[in-house]
Amino acid sequence: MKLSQRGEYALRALLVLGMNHGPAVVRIRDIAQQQNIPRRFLEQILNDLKSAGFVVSKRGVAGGYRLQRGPEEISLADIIRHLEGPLAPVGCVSVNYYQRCSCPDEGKCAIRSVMQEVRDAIVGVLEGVSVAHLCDRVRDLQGPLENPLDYII
Amino acid sequence: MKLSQRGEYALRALLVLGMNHGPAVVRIRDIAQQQNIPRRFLEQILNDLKSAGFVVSKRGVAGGYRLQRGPEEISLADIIRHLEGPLAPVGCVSVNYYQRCSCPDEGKCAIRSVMQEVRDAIVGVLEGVSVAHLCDRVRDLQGPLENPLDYII
DNA sequence: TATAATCCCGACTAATTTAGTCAAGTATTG
DNA sequence: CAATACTTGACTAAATTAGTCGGGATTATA
Repeated sequence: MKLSQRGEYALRALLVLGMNHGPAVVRIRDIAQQQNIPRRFLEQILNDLKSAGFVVSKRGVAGGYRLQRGPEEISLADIIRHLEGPLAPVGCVSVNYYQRCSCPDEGKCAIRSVMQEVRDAIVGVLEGVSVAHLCDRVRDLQGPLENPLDYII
Repeated sequence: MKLSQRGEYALRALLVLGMNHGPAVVRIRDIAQQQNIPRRFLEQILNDLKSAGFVVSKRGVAGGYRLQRGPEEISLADIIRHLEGPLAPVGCVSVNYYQRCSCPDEGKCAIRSVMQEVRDAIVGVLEGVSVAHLCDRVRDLQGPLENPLDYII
């Protein structure tokens, strides 16, 4: 699993939406400015996150985005799978995007058995962290002294 | 960490060399046939593994390749790092290929802290497995009944 | 109802990476 | 010397990545 720039931007954007979760929406422009993401690129990314059902949008003057589900219901594994495809390092150990490889017998492939372990290790971490957890970490890392309004991601 | 075709071929080739470790060399052609790897491509890959010091070659009629060090001294982490670059999903948590990312404060970046855990999980597996371990797995997976000469990878 | 703000959509591009191929050369053994 | 193998470097086609861009659709509000 390698996170592309696009993927990193998406996570950062979802984290902003998580931190501002509520009935109100957040503008693309604000997310882009705060996170230093190219605005046009972010539009594209949020559009994708929208059609995947992670966020909903509101158009027009007071428009913007918010999370569709609660932040505790969205795992990083889900997000990254949608953005980058398989979490597994090789297709033949991917559960969600399985693809046969060229070795003669998968059941007896030693490399595969190692990659299986790598996959499980990755998924173990990523399934266990939701956007809400991320938000908790932001608060923890910042410490209790700072102004919660200008949090840093 | 995503394993490219090239990377997978390299692992398979090294595993063959591990299984045949000894003073004798193995021909590219034999590795390519046994593992179903395009011969010309494998030439390129082995050349790379040679300049990286994983294997040594012998030219001429009875030429071929063998491992430079013992199979127990070569970890999958080393191999993959050389072939694919960082094991970490993002540059800012890579120990060997660190690269600063665009977030304002790495020390307080929640996403980074998760990716750190992912990296540690990946490295934990891959540092712990050597080519010799891979060979053991091949033998284990095959069971004791089969002919050790036509092992499958 | 006009208008400005905002999201929406699809096409486009440039740079990089990936997966190979190929030709001609060099060393070694029999 | 001839056949066999590795060596080197250039080349290519396709896919991916990281954006950019123009213009259209929607909506709050004055």
